[in-house]
Amino acid sequence: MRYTQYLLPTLKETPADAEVISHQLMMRAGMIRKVAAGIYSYMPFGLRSIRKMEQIIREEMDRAGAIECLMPMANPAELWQESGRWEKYGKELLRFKDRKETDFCMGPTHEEVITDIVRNTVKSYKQLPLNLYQIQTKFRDEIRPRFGLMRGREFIMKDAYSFDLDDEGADAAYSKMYQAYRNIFQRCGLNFRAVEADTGAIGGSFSHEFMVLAASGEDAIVSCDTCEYAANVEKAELLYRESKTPPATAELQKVDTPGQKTIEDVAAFLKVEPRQLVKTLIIQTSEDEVLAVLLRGDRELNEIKLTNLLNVDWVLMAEDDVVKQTTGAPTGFAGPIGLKVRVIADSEVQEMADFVVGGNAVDVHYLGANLDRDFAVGRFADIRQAVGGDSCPRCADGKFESWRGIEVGHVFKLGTKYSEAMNATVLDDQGKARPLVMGCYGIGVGRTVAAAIEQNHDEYGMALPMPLAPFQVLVSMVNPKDDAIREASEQLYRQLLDLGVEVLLDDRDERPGIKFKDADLIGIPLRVTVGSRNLKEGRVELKVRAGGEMLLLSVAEAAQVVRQMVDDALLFIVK
RNA sequence: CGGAGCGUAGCGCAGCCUGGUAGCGCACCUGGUUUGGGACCAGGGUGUCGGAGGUUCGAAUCCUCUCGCUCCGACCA
Repeated sequence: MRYTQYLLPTLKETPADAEVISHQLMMRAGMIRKVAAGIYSYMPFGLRSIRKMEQIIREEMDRAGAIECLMPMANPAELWQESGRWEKYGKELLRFKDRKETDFCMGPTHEEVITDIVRNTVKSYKQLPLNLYQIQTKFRDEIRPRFGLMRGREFIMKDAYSFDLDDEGADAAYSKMYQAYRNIFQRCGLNFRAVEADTGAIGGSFSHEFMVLAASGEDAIVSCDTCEYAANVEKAELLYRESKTPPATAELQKVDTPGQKTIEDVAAFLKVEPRQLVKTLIIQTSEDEVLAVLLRGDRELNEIKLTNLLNVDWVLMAEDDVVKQTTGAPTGFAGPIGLKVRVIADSEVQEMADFVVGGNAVDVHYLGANLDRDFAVGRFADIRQAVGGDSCPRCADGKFESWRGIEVGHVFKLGTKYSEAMNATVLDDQGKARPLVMGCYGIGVGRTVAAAIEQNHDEYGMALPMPLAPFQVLVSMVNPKDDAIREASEQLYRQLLDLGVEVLLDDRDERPGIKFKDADLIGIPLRVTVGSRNLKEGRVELKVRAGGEMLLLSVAEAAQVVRQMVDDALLFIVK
């Protein structure tokens, strides 16, 4: 491709509304343009990366035995009413009517449509296992789209659905997908973790999220430094240590703590560490219960763990007036001593003695509080948020490391939720109808490309890994008005095309500075510079965008060397 | 949806408080010089000042309503 015949509108300045690096760089490098909130056009240069991502997905899905199909964006309400999600999905589901006033929605995911297809076409266990996938544009009317392609309303997603006769089959399908996902993200050259995830509202049996590690990630994850265990902090289990409470050595002592409400305030005021405090959170549940939750002062409550423990729909921090009613004091002074409500403590609290707690009265705390002697705890459980440094629950001496992650993929064992709701059954070898056991598997295509940029950039621009880069090599003719330069560049360009290398020839009549700045910005992995400085000796300069290595090559050998380097870069990542 | 903020040229912004000719930088077009890290000279045009209503002799500026967008919280690929 010749630059002068291409559309690659680079921006010198960062658009004001782009917050994260990938969004900024994709805008500046002319990969995407915004059409409306969370809705983008893929410009030619960006689309090339998207297509490469799709192709990698396609190859690995096919290799794992999945079959590609394509379902419609417009879904009839009928199917969604059948699964019950027409009512449940909420405003994220973009609904509309056709000219006959029939209800439709834009598909945010396709369990309904695929289940409908399968129930109508698959009748026998002999047709199983089956795994169908598509790469398609989804629409979710997100409350708050942001970060460019990272969280759009309209976005390209690969979604796959597996159908099996029984749980064992479904588990096998799941692990195939798990492995396919590992291959996909590995081939993209991404640094990622597959983490155990909460199954949330869908309620399936298990689930993994694939997280690309990046500082801008919206999810917090932990991974063991010794074994394979990794999990979203929402889910991360903590080692339950059966431990004896140490003996009390201090007297319970009431102290004035005027105006000291937060853990930090109280700790500083009393000249103790936050870990010597026990904080008391007053919690309300969906079952209308009010209870107290105890955590070591420096720890955070994991609301999902608590929700699961209590087997309720939701929990939340109590409103100020409920706190006042329960403890007799305004928020900030709650403590377990003398409380009338149920008390649940994080297991870690069991190991504490002589700690500080709130006094259930304005400006009052207790020093030297102790379990049993001063108050009773109904139950100890793992209810706190995992953090870096915590012990791994799966191996003897591993410790957690903490990361920020971007969720690029999710594999989910669905079970029979949809097949039962929509009556999708097959006959087994006994001639008996059995509901299909399903799994679903998603990858955010644009989000993965964005995540790759988050992970591969520097102050000058992006440096996408070879497998995702829009072009493999940029040939930059420093001065197109110089005949020798032009001829050498054209020759090299043709040779590269003949060798099947994806090459962009910068044949613009621009000053070298502009060409080099643009080259760094758009970050094509290899750059060949043809300029008078080296051409005098019959040489061109080959520069690697990501590492910065540079070598001088003769004009004659350059194309072959580039071909080889491209192959190496693609192979290295496949391993 | 709750809170905060922004809409002025393709992009980045000033002007608004205190009403009176719509501006700056970049980009763009023409000509010339220049050609290894975002050049220089000369010339050029670019706008429903987000929209609607109101106040006023006069509104980008003041008032009301509206639409759009961005950021912070609960959802998710």
